This record gives sequence, structure tokens and C-alpha cells, in this order.
Amino acid sequence: MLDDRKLAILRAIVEDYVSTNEPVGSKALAERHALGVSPATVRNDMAVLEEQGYITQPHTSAGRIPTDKGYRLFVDRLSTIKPLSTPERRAIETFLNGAYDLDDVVSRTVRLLAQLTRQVAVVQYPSLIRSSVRHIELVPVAAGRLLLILITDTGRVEQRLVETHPELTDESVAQLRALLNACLDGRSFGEVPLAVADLPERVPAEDRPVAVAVLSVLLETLVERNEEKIVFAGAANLALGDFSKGLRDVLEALEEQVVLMRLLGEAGDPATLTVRIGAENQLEGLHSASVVAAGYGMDGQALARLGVLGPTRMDYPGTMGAVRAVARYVGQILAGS
Amino acid sequence: MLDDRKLAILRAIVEDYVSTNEPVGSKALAERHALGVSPATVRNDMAVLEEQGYITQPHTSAGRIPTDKGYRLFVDRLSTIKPLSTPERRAIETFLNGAYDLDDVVSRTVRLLAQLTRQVAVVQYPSLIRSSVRHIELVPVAAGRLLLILITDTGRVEQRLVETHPELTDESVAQLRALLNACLDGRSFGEVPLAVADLPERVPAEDRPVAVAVLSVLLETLVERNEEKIVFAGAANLALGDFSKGLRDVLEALEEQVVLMRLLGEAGDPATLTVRIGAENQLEGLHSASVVAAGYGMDGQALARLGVLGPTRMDYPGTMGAVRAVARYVGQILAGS
DNA sequence: ACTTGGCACTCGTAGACTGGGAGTGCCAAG
DNA sequence: CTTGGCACTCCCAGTCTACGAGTGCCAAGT
Repeated sequence: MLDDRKLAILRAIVEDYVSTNEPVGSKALAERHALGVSPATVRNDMAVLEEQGYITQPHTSAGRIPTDKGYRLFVDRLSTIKPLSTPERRAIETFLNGAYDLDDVVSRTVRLLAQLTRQVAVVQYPSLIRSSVRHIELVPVAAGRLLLILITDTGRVEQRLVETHPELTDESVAQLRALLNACLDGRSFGEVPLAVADLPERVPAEDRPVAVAVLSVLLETLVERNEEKIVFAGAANLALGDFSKGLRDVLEALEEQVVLMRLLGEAGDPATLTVRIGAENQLEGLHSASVVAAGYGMDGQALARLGVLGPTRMDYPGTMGAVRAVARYVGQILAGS
Repeated sequence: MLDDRKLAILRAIVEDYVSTNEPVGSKALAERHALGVSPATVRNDMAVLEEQGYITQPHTSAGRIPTDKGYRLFVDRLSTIKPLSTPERRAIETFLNGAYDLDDVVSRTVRLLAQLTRQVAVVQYPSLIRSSVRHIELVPVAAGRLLLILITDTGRVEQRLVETHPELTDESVAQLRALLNACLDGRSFGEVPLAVADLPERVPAEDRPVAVAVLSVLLETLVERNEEKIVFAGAANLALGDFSKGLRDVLEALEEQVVLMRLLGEAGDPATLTVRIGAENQLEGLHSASVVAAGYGMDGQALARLGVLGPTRMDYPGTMGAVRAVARYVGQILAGS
């Protein structure tokens, strides 16, 4: 259906359009890329490509621009992921190695990715589900209030307030803490619910309500507040791009956690890049945007996802290279700390 | 120099221009506001106001718009802060009362403020300097690594990794923890450096390096990473406003923590609102932006600041009302938790 | 059967021109 | 000091035109 030359032409159209942001015509194409055929031939091929829906013209008698379908074909079959340059790799290393904190890793990552791709970067906090409990701390902060602190082996620290009754003694708290740590130390999060099931029965009757309250908050932390945290950076890059009109929609989407989650998509194999182009994004208002995302994590298990949001007219090979490199490196950092 | 009528005219110009976004002319002014004088008189007064630099015309034979100086006079002498409506107050209450966490309070506040003012909201995390130590926790997370957790009486939790030597025993850690808590429990942050000065001498010689390492991280946390955390929300509102051109600059400024800090200004009396108009902002690129900021905190002590960034052409009375109300309410929430 | 050059046609863009209108500044009279 | 009148300025929106890039199609060449 599409012979090699037509594919080459499509590739050339995508590349030229991405770099110039102007519809590309047959003549310029035949000149700039050594296709070995005349503009007229290119025109014929372009007519076919248009008929098949890979390219379109903004208006009669203008050059062609790729459609979503055209970009899709380009990404799937016509391009190879561009590895980062050595200076870029070095920048990633030095920048991420300076982090001293999970928060810091994430915030550095998102800024780094935004700078590298000159687009909007989105990073999801590592999921707790694959982590295990390193330590649990219970601290009375006021009459009737306990602070529950949960430390994971990935270095993440979660904190939640628990309301209890005011007469709780310090010994009861210490006992409960000891019990919790005995039950949970080293347990993976998946095992937690089972491991604590009989815990209320193992405390003195008068402390039972407290134990129940603490456990319910603990389970809530594990389950509900689990992977909702997402940050983004590089919104300023939107102002450069093609989002003259839809900018408001895009900015709005970025401020909605839920939308960001949907944007990055389901966690999959960390090594695989997901590319969603234009209308492939479900969301109204992101129809002229593309998302390049990847899972990251350790031991080949994806803990969370990160990615980049940009205009459909995007340097896919370069962006994919950057996303992949950053995802890998963050995985290493997490595994090493 | 400026009689009452001229002031009334200036006020009318500001109000009309803010609501319509169009230069306001003498005729429309005389009609819409019951000034009791003819357009010609208004013109004369406007000429004076222009000569004094309070208003200007975008081009000859257009209406007048306020200058920064005009807005300044308006804010200082011609307007009163507009209290929020009861539904708005109720919205603040219900929205902020649902927070269960310092992070949550801050993130809810910033979104609330953005929604209320339809502008960009900026909120600084409460400073640690007025807080006191509720509890210190030391948890070994890996060979040679301790996690230092610092809980303040405002409910804030700070965490930092400390590198130590691998042979550290659990007893040493427990001892150090006990010592730290004995020294610091209930101390205000200002007192901490003095209180821990002689601590290394009170531990066994072999644990001294660890103690020193922990202390240096602790002091660093108190001093350096103190008030740097700032969040913003509502960037989408920029796309509505007058920032057609400078939008990129503004977005860039918002992503720089340091810039945001400067934007909110020095902490002052929590009850006072700071308004910085147009070029009063030092930053290049924010010359057509205004900032309305206030301190918030408890016991009449400002812990941090929050505010709103918008176009110079802004509804100052309304924005000031919202900022003040939110600042007060956040203070209450913090004091109550 | 595919490729090529030629050619007429389309259509968006930029520049020039124009009329209308809003608003001003000034002046002389009240 | 205020007011109505009036000439003047200048932006804005609309129309028109010339231009040029690019296309589609056709007939001739390989």
C-alpha cells in the first residue's frame, strides 16, 4: 500500500514540519531531502498519503502537515529513539545525584525533564505498593492526637494525624508502637492488611479503640492516598509552543491531579515508552497535545510513571530519548538509596 | 492639589477600567457615574490627573487608563477592602476544615485562593522559626544511614538522611535519640543551636562522629531549608488575563522558588496586607503584574506569607478581601491543630 | 506503468487604502 | 470654574488588490 518512497516522504514531512512549524510543499521537500525524484512525483505520492489520512493541508494550496495518524506511523515505524548526548547524560547524573530526599529526587527529576525536552514534564511519586515497611512511629502531639509516621524502604515518609481519646498514656502508645513494628517491620505493603488483622485483640481492652483508629488510618494511607501525588514543571514552555488557543485548557488539565494520572496512563513495563498522540488522549482540550510517558522503578518493576506533555508537533525521537534516559536513571537512584 | 472630585474621577476610572478592560472616556464616565458635572469638566480634570501621572492614554484620542501611580493612590486612599460574601466565607471554612495534614492545608489553601480570586495564588509553607520541637526520631534505614525526623508543634514533619558509619549499633542510636529528645523537647527553634552545643561531649567517644553528623544535619534543616518551600496554583487564570505577551515570563517566574519568595516579600505583621503594583515589583517581566500578599500565622506572629499574583488591572478591593480572609482563616486552622 | 515538466487555478497573506467613530484639547460664553 | 461647541487626531474594521506558494491535472517522455 505504501511503498518505501512514500514512507520516506512521510518521514521527511514530519521532520521538516517539526523543525520549521510550516506546512511543507512538494518543491521544498524534493530539494532538501535527496529523494532522487521530481517535485511532481512527490506531489503524486503526497496525494496518496493525504487520501490515506496520513497528512492533510490546512487549506487548499498550502503545504501538507502530518495528521495524528501520520505521527503515529512515524513514531511506530519511521523513527528511532534518539539517545542523549554525553553532555546531556552527564547533566542528568550530576543533577540527580545531588538529591538527598525522595521529595528532592522527584522535584529535581521533573525540572530536569522539563529542561531537557523544553516541554512540560510530569512525574508521579513512586507507588507505595511495592515498598515495604521500614519503621512505624507513633508520636503524641497533643492531647488526644497521635502522629502516625510511616517510613518505607524507598525512603518515603508518610505522616497522618490520628484522633484518639485524651487520656491515652505514654506507655500505651509505646506498647502499641512496639506491637506495630513487631508485626510490620519488613513487610511489603500488600501483606500489611493481613498482618494487622488480629492486632486489636492483642492489646489491652482499654487501648483497643486507639489501636483500631490507628490501623484504619494506616490502611487508608496505604490504599487511598497511595499513588495520587503528581507534580509537573515547565509550564512556561507551553507559551512557546503551538498552544496559542488551547493554552488555558492545558494549564487547567495540569492542575488536576486526576487528569494528570490519566495522562500518564497505566503503569506498565518500565522499559516501554508509551506515546499518545493528539486525539488519542481522551481529554477534551488536549487534542492537539501528545504525551510521551514511561514507567520507572527498580528491579524491573514499575513503581510509577513519568512523562512529557507537548504539542502534537513534537520532536518525538528526541523526547522519547530523554524520557527513557531519565526514567532509567531515576530508577537507578531509587534502587541505590 | 487633587480635590475631591478629581479623586472621585480617578476612582471611577479605575473601577470602570477594571471591569471593562477598555480605556474610559470622559463622556461614558460622566454618564455612568453620577458626578453631577459635564463631560467637558471631566475632561479638564482628566487632563490634570494625566499631567500628575495618575492616568495615561494608550494613544492619542483614546480614553484614559490608570498608571501604576494611579492604582497606588486608588489602593491607598480611594478604596476599602471588600469583605467576602457569606457563601464565600462558608466555602473557605468547609474547604479548609477538611484538611488532615499540613501539606493538605497548604495545598487546599493555594487552590482555594486561586479559585476565589480567579488569579494565581502563592502560598509559602509556615516557617519553622517560631515553632518548637515536639519530637525527634532517629531511624536506621540501611547500613550507615539514619533517617532523622523532626516533628514540630505546628504539625510539620521534616525528614533528612544522615550518613554515618556502618557499624553503628541500635543501642547507640537509641541513646542518641533519647539524649536529643531530652535536650530539645519543647524547645523553640531559636534555642536549638545553644541547647545542643555540648551534646557531642555527652555521648561515648565512639559515637561522637555520629552525633556530630546528626547535629549538623539537624541545624542545616532548621536554618537552610527553612522557608524555601512555596507552592502556587491557578496558572490557568493567567491565560484569561492581560498577559498575552508576558505570559511566558510570568510562568517562568512562578517556577522559580527564589523569585516567588521575593514576590511575597518580607514577613511582617500578619494583619497587614502588602500590595505591590506593576513596576514596584523588582522583577523584569512582572512589570504589568501586581501582587497582593499577607502574612499568616498564629498568636499575631506571622509564620509565613501567602498572596495572589494578577494583572495590574485587578479588582484590588475584592482580591484584598479574599487574601485577608484566607490568611486569617489559615492562621486559625494552624492554631487549632 | 511510472515519472516528469508545464500550466492554469486556488487561496491565504500582507500591504494599502478608506470611512466611521470615539475621544481629545481648546476656546469662548455662561 | 463650568459648559457646549467644534475641529482635530488616530485607532479600528472593513475592503480591495497583488503576490506567491502550492496544488491538481494533463500530455509527453522513458
